[in-house]
Amino acid sequence: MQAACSQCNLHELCLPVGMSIEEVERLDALVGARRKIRRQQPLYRAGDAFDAIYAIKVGWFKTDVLLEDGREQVTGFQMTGEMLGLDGISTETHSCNAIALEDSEVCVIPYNRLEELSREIEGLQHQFHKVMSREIVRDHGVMMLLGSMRAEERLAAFLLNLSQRFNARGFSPAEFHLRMTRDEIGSYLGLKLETVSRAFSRFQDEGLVAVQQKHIRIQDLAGLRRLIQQAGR
Amino acid sequence: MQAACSQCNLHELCLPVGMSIEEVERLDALVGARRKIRRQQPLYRAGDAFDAIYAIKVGWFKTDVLLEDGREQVTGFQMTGEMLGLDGISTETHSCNAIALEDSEVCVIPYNRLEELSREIEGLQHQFHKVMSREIVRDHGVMMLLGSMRAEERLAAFLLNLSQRFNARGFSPAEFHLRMTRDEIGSYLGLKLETVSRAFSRFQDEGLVAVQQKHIRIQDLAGLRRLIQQAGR
DNA sequence: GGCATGGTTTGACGTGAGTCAAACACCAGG
DNA sequence: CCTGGTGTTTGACTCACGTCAAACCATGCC
Repeated sequence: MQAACSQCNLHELCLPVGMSIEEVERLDALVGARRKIRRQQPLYRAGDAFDAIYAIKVGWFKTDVLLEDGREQVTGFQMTGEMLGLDGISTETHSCNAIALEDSEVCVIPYNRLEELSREIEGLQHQFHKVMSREIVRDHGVMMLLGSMRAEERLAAFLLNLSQRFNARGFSPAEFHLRMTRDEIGSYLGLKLETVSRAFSRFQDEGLVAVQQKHIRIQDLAGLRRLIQQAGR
Repeated sequence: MQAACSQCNLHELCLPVGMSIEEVERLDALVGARRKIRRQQPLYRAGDAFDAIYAIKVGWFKTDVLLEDGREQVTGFQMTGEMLGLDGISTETHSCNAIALEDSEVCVIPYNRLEELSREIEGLQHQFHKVMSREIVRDHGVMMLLGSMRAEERLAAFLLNLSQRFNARGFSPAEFHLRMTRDEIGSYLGLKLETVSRAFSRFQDEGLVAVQQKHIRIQDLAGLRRLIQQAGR
């Protein structure tokens, strides 16, 4: 199963942003194969040797870090068009686990060949740097969440973030399915699953969001936004 | 005041890692000038146009993100040999503030020229990618801190991290001066300054650390490490 | 169709960290 | 040497979120 960026409808989000047609065709040659990952299976694990980064073609992943005593911290949820594996560049070993939240498919981008090609194609180099920088900025946002916001603010920010990402992919920004459990959301937001559940119930009561298990319908986007602006602890 | 990587004793930490002497000399030409920043002054602010990244030659910085309502989240403390400004690449606008914690000096690395040169020098490209990736991995560690650890564990991890970074620069890993206030530490760790202060006092009582204002002497490194391994909330 | 199973919701209660407030320590400047 | 300002410590009290436990609800398998 051969990947082909030039045929892929994720142009606008993925690595080929800003590249010419000819350049994207050179990228095709580089992006070796696609790989299918079944739900709950790892794409890579902390400690694995690093040799490629991955672009999500279909599906959802979570990345997490485990402490020796078993505590898990989910560091991100990744969807179509987003990149995985950047953590491995620094030490040539992956530092987190990437687990599929549903049956998924990724494009495998051998890292040394990516470096090679991005020395030749300015647009590729630039876009790759942007992707890494975007990840850093995203992480700072999560720190803000974890360090300075209260439980309901965190959940509101989380929902707004998902909404915006669905929207960018042409899906409804107001209605979507969560692929992760309350526990995983809690881990990401630094909360217990019960607190996440209670916050959902509260949003429901206040008419901000209609929640039915994993199905979410945002009813008052502005209300959610307002929730975040207010002073916290 | 001209920078010169080839004369600089930060070889081992900074961008020139892994480059040949000739290559480092080419880097000299690129790294324009040094810039002095006085204590409490910004190197850049959120919203500033991005056109360069910075390597810290001497001094200390903090980076922070501000919410509209005035809440501050410190996203990092940077010391000699570390890089600032990577957040700006993604949108060509800085997304956080970088403030000097003491009178400091940075090397200014014009970004477009860095991209240019790193297309020519493989070692520079690779090292630059590593620096960005390392930042991502660091951020994941902070998320772990903020999301899954208790107050004392956070402070212990913070001290151990400083210790290790001082050590890497040839300073004592056991005795050092903090450049930041309790409030700034608290913001970074997602705690209030009072909580930070109490945790310091507790460490002192338990003989883990001798604290005298900003002067820190770590007396029981293993004890601090042990503190982190234990199950949290 | 019934019955595990894994995930979710809700309630009652406990606690770690936040809040508020006062006292204290360390400079820097006059 | 005193004085004002900024940062730190400590105590008493509060509260948001965690913990524990029970009930509930979808889903898939026998």
